[in-house]
Amino acid sequence: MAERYNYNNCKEICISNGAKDLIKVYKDKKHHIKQRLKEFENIHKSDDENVFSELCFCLLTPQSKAVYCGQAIKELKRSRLLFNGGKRAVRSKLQKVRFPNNKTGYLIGARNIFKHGKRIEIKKILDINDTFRVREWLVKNVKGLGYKEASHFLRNIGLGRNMSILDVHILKNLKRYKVIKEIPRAITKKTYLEIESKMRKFSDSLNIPVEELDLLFWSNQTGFIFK
DNA sequence: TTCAGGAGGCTTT
DNA sequence: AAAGCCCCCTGAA
Repeated sequence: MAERYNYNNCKEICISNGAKDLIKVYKDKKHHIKQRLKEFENIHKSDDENVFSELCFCLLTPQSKAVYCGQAIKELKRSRLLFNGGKRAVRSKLQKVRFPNNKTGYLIGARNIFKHGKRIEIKKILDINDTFRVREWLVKNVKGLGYKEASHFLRNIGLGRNMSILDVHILKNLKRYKVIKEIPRAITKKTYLEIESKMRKFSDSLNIPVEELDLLFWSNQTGFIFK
């Protein structure tokens, strides 16, 4: 009860009154949330370089400020270093991103997978009819991409239906609403899929799509919706 | 000036 | 499974 107010006063309301008011807050933000998701919806239909850039964004975000990651990707695209820059040049644009050395390696590793000749080709691996299998493929083949970030990527290009992006904010909310008892210290594949399944059931019971519940939790914690 | 915190994941033990 | 490592910038105290 002694929780601080955030930008929207949502935290307080949600804690004191449980899931009922989560639905109320949802109604307030529903339009905004749907609008935001709509912006992601068709990204997977844009060109390969754009889709690849989204993947790279998600390789940068762990433990970092998403805004700075966005700036870094924007600059790497503009300069085209993202598509053909060397290690040192790429690294020079990650000044504000956490763990820049590791992440430079992830970016170049991902590029090596998807660059054929002079072209980036990533869209052909996106099986729209089985996005969960695509996620498995990404986790297995793209170094630096775990379940959380693979889900984040698919959501950001409009293929994240029914997927959870289990970051600390979401996990805190899931605990708050007693969907999970505790926040696990390390999330294995097994626990990730279990928690994802529980979140799906919870969202079903509220009649709120998982992707929308994700953004709702996210905005409750941070006060805004980025990506 | 210190110090927590930011949409984790990989490697080693 | 658990601990160790990556390693940057910002804003509050």
